Amino acid sequence: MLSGAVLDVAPALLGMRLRTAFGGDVPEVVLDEVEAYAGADDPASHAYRGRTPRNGSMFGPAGTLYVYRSYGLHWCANIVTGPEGLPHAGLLRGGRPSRGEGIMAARRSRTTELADGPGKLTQALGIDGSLDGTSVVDGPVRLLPATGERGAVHTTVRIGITKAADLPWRFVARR
DNA sequence: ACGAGGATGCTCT
DNA sequence: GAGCATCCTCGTC
Repeated sequence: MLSGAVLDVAPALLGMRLRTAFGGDVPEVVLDEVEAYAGADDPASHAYRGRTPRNGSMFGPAGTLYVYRSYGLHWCANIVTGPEGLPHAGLLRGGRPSRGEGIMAARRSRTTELADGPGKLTQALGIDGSLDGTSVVDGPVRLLPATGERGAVHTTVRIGITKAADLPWRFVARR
């Protein structure tokens, strides 16, 4: 379910839940925006030019979390789609709060727009660089099956990149 | 509603 | 030393 071609797995993440559990708080979002990044085949990927100290976790097995710092301030999280050695991953760009809104609002210092962006999602869930390389199958950040119906999946170009900016590899299920 | 600009730090050339 | 897989605030219309 988690492993497979990144262009299949990335949209399949929509509707699934992402949950963290530290310090008694258990915030959770339903993923509604994901982008695909295809390693050496994708000029926009952090792994386009091979393995570096930063992107090493992308070479792990499917279900590995790749967390990096963005613009010096924010954290962004990806789920690796594998197989091991192939640095393909889905960037988690947004989710709808489904549990633990209180702690998310506290972390975000606001009550709306809690997780509708890649940096907002990690901030709301408390995901930072210390979780890079952990597993979403049995680690502190868990990917759980979808519960309800998922809306139609909309496909667009990816956001905020300059290279390979024409590829329609962004998937949204937001109403 | 929309756009401009600033904050901020790490990675790789 | 340039270039970011971003977010927020404040200005204008």
